Amino acid sequence: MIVENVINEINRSLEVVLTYYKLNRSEVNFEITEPHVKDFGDFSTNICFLLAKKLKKSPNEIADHIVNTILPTSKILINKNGLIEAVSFLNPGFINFKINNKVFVNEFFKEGTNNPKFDTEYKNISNSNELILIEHTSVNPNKALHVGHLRNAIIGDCLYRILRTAGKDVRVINYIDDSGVQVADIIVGFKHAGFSTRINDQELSREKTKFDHYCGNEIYVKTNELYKSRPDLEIKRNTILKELEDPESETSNFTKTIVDRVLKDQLKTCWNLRCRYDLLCFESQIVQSNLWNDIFSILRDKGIIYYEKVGKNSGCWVYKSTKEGEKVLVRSDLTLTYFAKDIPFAVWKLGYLRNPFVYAFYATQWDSSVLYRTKIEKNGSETFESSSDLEKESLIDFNRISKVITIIDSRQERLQNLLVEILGKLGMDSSKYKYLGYEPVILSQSSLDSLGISVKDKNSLHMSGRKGIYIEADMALSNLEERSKAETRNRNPELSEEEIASISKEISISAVRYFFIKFDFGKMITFDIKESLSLEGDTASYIQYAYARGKRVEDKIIEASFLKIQNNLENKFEIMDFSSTEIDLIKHVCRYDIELKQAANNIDPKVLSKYLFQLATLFNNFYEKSPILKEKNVILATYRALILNNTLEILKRCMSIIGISPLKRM
RNA sequence: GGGUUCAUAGUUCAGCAUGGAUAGAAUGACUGCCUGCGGAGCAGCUGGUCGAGGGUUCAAAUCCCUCUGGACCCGCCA
Repeated sequence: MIVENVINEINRSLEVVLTYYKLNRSEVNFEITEPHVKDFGDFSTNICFLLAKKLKKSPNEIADHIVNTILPTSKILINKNGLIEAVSFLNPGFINFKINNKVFVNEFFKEGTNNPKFDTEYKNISNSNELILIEHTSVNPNKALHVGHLRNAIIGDCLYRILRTAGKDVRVINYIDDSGVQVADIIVGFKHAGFSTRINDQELSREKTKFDHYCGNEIYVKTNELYKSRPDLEIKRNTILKELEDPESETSNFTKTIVDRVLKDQLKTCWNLRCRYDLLCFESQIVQSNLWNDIFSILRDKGIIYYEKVGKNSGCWVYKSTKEGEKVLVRSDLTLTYFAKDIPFAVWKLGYLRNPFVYAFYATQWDSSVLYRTKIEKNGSETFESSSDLEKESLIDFNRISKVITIIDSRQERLQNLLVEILGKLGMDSSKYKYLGYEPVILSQSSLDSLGISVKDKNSLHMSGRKGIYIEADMALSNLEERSKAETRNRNPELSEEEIASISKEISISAVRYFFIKFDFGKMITFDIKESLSLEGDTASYIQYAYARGKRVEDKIIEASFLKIQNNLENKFEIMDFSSTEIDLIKHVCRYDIELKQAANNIDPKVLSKYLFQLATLFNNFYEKSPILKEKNVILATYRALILNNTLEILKRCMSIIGISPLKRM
């Protein structure tokens, strides 16, 4: 809050300056930024460059005038108790503001990070009249998650945590495509290619694998290979797809049990990484809900789609986009394309038309929240099976939907563009629909080597579930866990194996989460099992280590009754001279709310991960240069202990938003 | 062919939305620092014509155009 106060103060002053020139903010939209050279000051403004044109003077002249004439005479900025200590200007015409560190630090100690004022804005979630829906993960339930899926799930989960912490009401949806070709492929494998379904979970765990891995590695990949030599299987697949349209068919029931087993295993992986969801949406139920029929008639009646009579799309219902060309929605055999099925789901998420679902209990998650699944409403209360089931609008209040965020591989951006176009033409506020596209995760040469795949003329390769080119999420995580176990054991020989295992688990989860959010969405990630999951440098471990060291000091302070913090400190702030290390750390701690807001506004977790890493760096600096237990000056030591407390608090908050475990030992 | 997107230090990346002063990290290499509040750390050193060219501007890594190179999309697949 303090940093924001300073910015507001500068803002006000500059607006007063503008009135001196008989101008206002809308005419001169100046900015207040932080100069990258520390000596210039804490904040600076470009106002003189903007005024130069209007006043026909050089920026330097104007800066001189503002700093030496307007500001001193109007007495608006610099006063003895204010947070701004000095204003100066520098070629080519920046005005720089320097914070009065003593006043600032004084404010910091008074306010602290535990003061509710620190994030008052973020408290009234339940009163919010806005609701944000995030869809993420959405992996086809025919295989285990690979590291590419992790990028999706972790971005989504971090966004959920960021928006929640920033005071937004958020629900998370996981879309389960249980009636598509990919699921049909493994059903073909089970029913017609002789693969066994009888392997039960005990047998699987004896083989150190899970049902989702079994389906992905054995059934999905091998069935796809069989299609080459056995075209009859492809015909069987089409039959299965048809049969899946009838929810009461034997095939549907069989598929349901398979999908459920895979899904439960996929969720184990997601939960293991501390992702959580509110609702599972099954595609089969969107289809059964007949939402498509409602939308189809609107699309047809409004002339948004048309029936093609000639040419390659003859016999199909087609949407024609001016920008993106034509897209078939209904095939000539009357089945829907993948794209068409996406429309009712998007429309449902935006809260238009009716809501055909009630929500049934599915599972209790790692954070003890309940995960629900969609269930078609038939005739009121008869659909309820248990007391845990929820009423229609109690999980998602569609009247409050303000934004729908879909996290999706950027290869699907074109279709998402089309979707947004159609939503607009249907008369919906398509600006509420945001798809967040991220570039895929690809495999490095050494990752490919470890899979025994060799590719000519390339040093990386896209993953493919169908071709068996991927690194499984569970594998990557357990690999990292083994490495951190060795490291933890080495550093803490006195700990029991259980403790080492639990610590290593937290370290590896944190490392994976941090790794997948620190890149820009627009950058491909080349995944390398060794280099990507490092434990040194710009990693979660670095941050955890900083926290653990700090926590250790804090514990020792308490154990030794070393200091009675907060006693006898009133009004002594002025006499202390804090080092630049300490002041830099305090200032950074005070930026927490600004950074959180920015991460929320930009819908970008990377903002927060950068902030957190820098915070840990400044803390490590402080740790080296400002000893507490060894400091002989008791007052100074007490202040440092306060800085420590506050920093640890913000570190912890920030870490929990990204999903990095604050460990006391590691 | 049409479109989207990326290109910044040896390597992996921030910074680009909203132009601003001397372009930042991490890693690698090299040098110091543990009987010290935990060395998964700290300090130092090395490393850049911001892919190329043009334009707009007082000012361009950032905005616009062209080109080069990579990735992706353009299906009655999902």
